[in-house]
Amino acid sequence: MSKLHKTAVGPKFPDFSSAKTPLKHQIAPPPPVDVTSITNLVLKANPEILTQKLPTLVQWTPELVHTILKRLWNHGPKALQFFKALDSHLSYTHSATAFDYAIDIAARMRDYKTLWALVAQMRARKLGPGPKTFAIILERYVASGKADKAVDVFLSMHKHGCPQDLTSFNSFLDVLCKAKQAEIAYNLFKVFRRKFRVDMISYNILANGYCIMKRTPKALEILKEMVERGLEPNVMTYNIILKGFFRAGQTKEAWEFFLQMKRRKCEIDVVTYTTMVHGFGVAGEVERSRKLFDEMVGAGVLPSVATYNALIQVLCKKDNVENAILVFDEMLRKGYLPDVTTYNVLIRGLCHVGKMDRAVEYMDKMKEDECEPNVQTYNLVIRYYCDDGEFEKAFELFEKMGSGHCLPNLDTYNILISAMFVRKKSDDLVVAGKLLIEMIDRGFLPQRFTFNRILNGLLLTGNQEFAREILRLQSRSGRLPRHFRL
DNA sequence: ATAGGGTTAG
Repeated sequence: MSKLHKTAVGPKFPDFSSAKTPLKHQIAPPPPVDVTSITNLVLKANPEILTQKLPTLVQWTPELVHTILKRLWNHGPKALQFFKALDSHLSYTHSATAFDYAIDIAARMRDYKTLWALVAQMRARKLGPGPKTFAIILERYVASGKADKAVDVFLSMHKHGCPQDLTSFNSFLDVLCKAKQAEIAYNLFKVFRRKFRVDMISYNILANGYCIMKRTPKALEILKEMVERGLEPNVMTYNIILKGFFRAGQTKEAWEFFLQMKRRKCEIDVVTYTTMVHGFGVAGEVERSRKLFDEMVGAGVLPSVATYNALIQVLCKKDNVENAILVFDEMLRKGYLPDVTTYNVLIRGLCHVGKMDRAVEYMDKMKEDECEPNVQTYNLVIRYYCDDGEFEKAFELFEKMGSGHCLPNLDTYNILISAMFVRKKSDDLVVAGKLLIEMIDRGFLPQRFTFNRILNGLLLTGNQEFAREILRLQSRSGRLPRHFRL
């Protein structure tokens, strides 16, 4: 996410009302752009005001629009309002990328009507839809459990002006595999392997798909099939299988496979080592993990930030946070730049042993390192505060998110709502209900389970009136229990 | 904008 003038406080847009020369003769200086204040304006203002005010607010550029859309990622309805408000103005036309963002947001809200309307607009303006657009649409359909619909969409892409090719085919296979639909992917693969002239990448994607489902034997079959068809496996193929063994809990097989890779003089790279360090570590073999880490440098393979992250996580989980911090310091000394994952791993480790204050210290330290805490950072600290019964502190962080550059996501709401059940207090359940309403407002669709438990809680604590309101929301959202009648 | 490693829900 780009970092445009973060320091500005409050809107500071040039005021032309008292300008001596008429506006049209004046060369306007580029106004200072403050993403946070624009975002907050969008969050607060209603759609009509937005349509009036927004277009002339600043000099809009595609990059700025993308930045704002990303900021509003976790407030889908507002993001789309923003998109439409700008679109209604003649002096600005959205880029293809902005359309892709908007389509992604609509899809995430399962607003398929808006999604396809945007696709049609895109086409009318000759901006697409392109392969990227379809990658997004396919991923969202698969993610919401509509793999069959996704297959239909893929097969009809060309009718929207976007012909399928090997790349789009492979990326669809990958989407299916990552969503644990390797079987569907493989069936599709069998039908179209000749048409698209599948390659090594296709095979790697499928092997990985079966590994994700912990079906290493099937992944090995894919590997065999690949060789039979005259395609040579590469390091990525081997790394996929190696990771697969760890995923399936087959550490013995993983070790054997690693030795075999060495014996066959296959090029062993930093990913191989990171997989090994992580795999053995989380399996509880910390010594082996450390040894592999030390071994790699001797083997001429330099650790990456990801390798350090793996080791740090292992030490946090299976050893001692203090040792993890030693490695963190070492990594700094060697000139590595920790990333969000590094911090999140370490902060989680500290939270886990109850050192909340130090965790928060690291959270502040990230900001100094130009490594802004992300939703995951907030969510994990909020979760641990809740576990400790420190609800006030949890909500303090939650408020901070809402007011700034990191809006709460679905997980944040689920964490807080769950926490509102532990004290069995009537007030807490009302808070849970309010959180539920807010999350729906922001375009998230709570699970049936969430509705039901809040409803039950409210009824048990005598909040019948509020319960009725929640029930209305539930019926409108299509999340009523099966066979339920109002 | 096609494939592999590191965060996550017990």
